[in-house]
Parts: sequence; structure tokens; C-alpha cells
Amino acid sequence: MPLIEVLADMEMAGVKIDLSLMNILSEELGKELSALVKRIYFLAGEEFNINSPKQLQEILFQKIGLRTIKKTKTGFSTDVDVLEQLSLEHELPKEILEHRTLSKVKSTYVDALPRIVNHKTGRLHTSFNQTITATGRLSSSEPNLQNIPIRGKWGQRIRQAFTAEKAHLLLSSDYSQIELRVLAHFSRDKGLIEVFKKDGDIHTRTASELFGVAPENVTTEMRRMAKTVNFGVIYGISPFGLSRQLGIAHDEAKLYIDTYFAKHSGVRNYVDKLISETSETGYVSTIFNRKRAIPELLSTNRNTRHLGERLVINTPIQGSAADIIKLSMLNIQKRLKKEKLGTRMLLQVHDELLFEVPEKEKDRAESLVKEEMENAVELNVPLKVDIGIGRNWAEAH
DNA sequence: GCGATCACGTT
DNA sequence: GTACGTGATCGCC
Repeated sequence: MPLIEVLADMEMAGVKIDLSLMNILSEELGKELSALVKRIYFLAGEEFNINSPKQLQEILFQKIGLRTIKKTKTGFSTDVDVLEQLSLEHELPKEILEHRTLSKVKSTYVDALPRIVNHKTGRLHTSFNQTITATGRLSSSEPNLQNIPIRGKWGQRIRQAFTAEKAHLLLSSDYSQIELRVLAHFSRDKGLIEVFKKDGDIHTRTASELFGVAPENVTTEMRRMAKTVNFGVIYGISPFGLSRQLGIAHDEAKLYIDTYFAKHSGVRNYVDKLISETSETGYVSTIFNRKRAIPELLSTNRNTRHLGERLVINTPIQGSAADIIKLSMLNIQKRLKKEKLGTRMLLQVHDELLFEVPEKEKDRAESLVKEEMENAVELNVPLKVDIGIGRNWAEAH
């Protein structure tokens, strides 16, 4: 609960937005969108509401006669996975996807955020909610500043609009692989501990194990797949989920998972033991003893039970990472005050903190933040923090 | 105006 | 496959 004061400070501080850049982006997006709309109407042979999944379904599956791939409660899905498959057979789905991306960026961020800039401060003030999530993470709302785009051209340009005050810089500090380090800690898995103690590349190491090649022979593609497997482990992996995520066969996904657990018996034993213990106690705990009941584990429904198993695995990891960054926020705020620095904490995005730093304080702030985050707790592997500094959030990252 | 639905942004 | 919040559409009150 002492975190409340830190959160209140962050909410009151707010973050500066470059409104003229947002305006430029809005106009560019508007132009690109209207060109797309024209092409889409031409390819569809008629005008319709592109933002209506219902109308889009009729065009794709009835008028054009493309194959249906998966169902929703009320009809056939037109989500990104479906449209990507359909783009192999027709021009239209590709244009729809592009339209979706641009209209999401425009309506949710570029147009919405400037409308709610505070008139007195000229800044954007979010609410950080402390009692919403099941795992102990924070959430952010009105506006949600924890889901600002980062990928692709438009993600970068939107983050360029999050700027520092005059004579200030933005400093972004993020925990490197905190969830996998927490897993290494809980599971005491020898391989995981070794790679983090040596500060090795975890995804390359996993790829080397999964594909049976030396680390120096790991290809980009192998590393990409291994990265997905590592994330899968945190989420409570299943062959079904992994095969869908990687677009590979169920059997191949199962092989990767089996190989992973064969190479990481510490993780396998940890997961097995945790699930059986949780079946007895009914709840899991984080590193600071935050608890979450997992009634799903005892469900008679197989899918719900499997969901319960994933929650048992994921909650202590995600929740412990949340505990750790919250403690570091408290310690950082305490030191900033004690040392009378002008640096202000602005945002928390689960494993990242964003600060606004007076230019002259840059080096002091950097070492203070890094030290407090890396030493917030002592695990049986080191915690590592990457820091970036720049005029805007894109540069700082 | 409200809620359900679909879709999609982040970690 | 975890955890969230928001926008657009659409049917209903």
C-alpha cells in the first residue's frame, strides 16, 4: 500500500505529448487510410463499413467466397491470423489488415490522446490502478499508457511524441528477462541459473538445446522460435498454444516442449511439484507472499483445468516480477527525495520505468535507478537492468 | 445510453 | 498459452 504515494506522484506528474507531431501523424494516417479505403472498395466491388466485422464477413466469405478458417460466437472470424492466411489467396485481406493497423493507431492513440491532454499542465495524466489485476500487476486507464504501440514504423513515431520537458531527458529503465530470471530462481534449474550468471543470451542458449546445434550455429529463425518457447514456458506452455503461435504442427510443438523439459529438469520438477501442491492448498504465492486462489485447477472441465495449470505456473512468475518492480519504485522514490533530485518517475509498464530527468542529473539518475532496480531483491541469479536516455520515449528505449 | 461482441495495442 | 484497457459496431432499451 505505501506504493499509493508513488503512484499519486506519477499520476500528478503526467507525461508531455508533442501535439504538433500528433497532428502531423493524424494527417498522414488520414491520407493513407483514404487511399486504402478506395483500394478496398475497388477490390470488394462495393462500398461497406470496413470497421464492421459483420459486414466484412459477408464480403470475404459470401461475396468473394474465400474459405472460412475459424468461428466466433456469432459467425466467422476475420482476425489477424485469419486475414494473414487469406492474403495468400486474395489481395483484399492484405489491404484490410493494413487498414486495421492504421485505423487502430489513429483512433486509439493519435486522435484520442491529444483530446485528453490536461489544460492546466499541458500533459497526459493516467490513472494507475493498484487493485485490479489477479497477479499483482498495476493497470493503467484513462488513458491506458501501458499499451502505447512500440513495434513498426507507427509505434516508433507515436513514441516520439512522448517527450521530455525543456532541459530534461526521458530515461527508460527496463528489467532484462525478469520473468525468466524469476523462473530460474524458483525452479533452481541449473541451466537457467548458469546462463543468467554468465549473462548469456537465454534465447540462443535455448535454441542451441532445442535444435541440437552449437550456440554459434544458431540461426535467426532458430532463435526466434526458441524465444517463443521461452515465453511459452512462462505462460504455461501447451503444444496447442505453441503450434498456433509458431504456425507449426502440433507434433513438432510437442517435440520442442518435451525437449525443453528434458534439458531443464529443474523447471519440470518445479512445475510438477507446484501443480500438485496447489491442488492441495488451492492457491499460489509470489515471492513477497501475495496469494492467488486457483479454483480452475479443480474444475471437472478439462480446458478449465488446463487453464488452471497455466495460471499456477504464470501467476507466481508474473506476480513476483510485479512485486519486485513495485519495491524498486518505492526505493527509487525514497532516494530521489532524500538526495533532493529533480528526477520524476512518470510511468511503469510492468518491467519498465520511465523517468523525466533534468539534463544535468542524467548520470546520477541513471546510476541511482540502475542500482535500486538491480538490488531490489537478491535472487539466486542476478537482476539486470537496461537503461536508455533520449529526448523522447522512442530514443530512450 | 448500455452492454455484448470483435478486434487489437502492450507486457 | 499470462495479464490488462479501449475503440467501433450493433442490437436493444
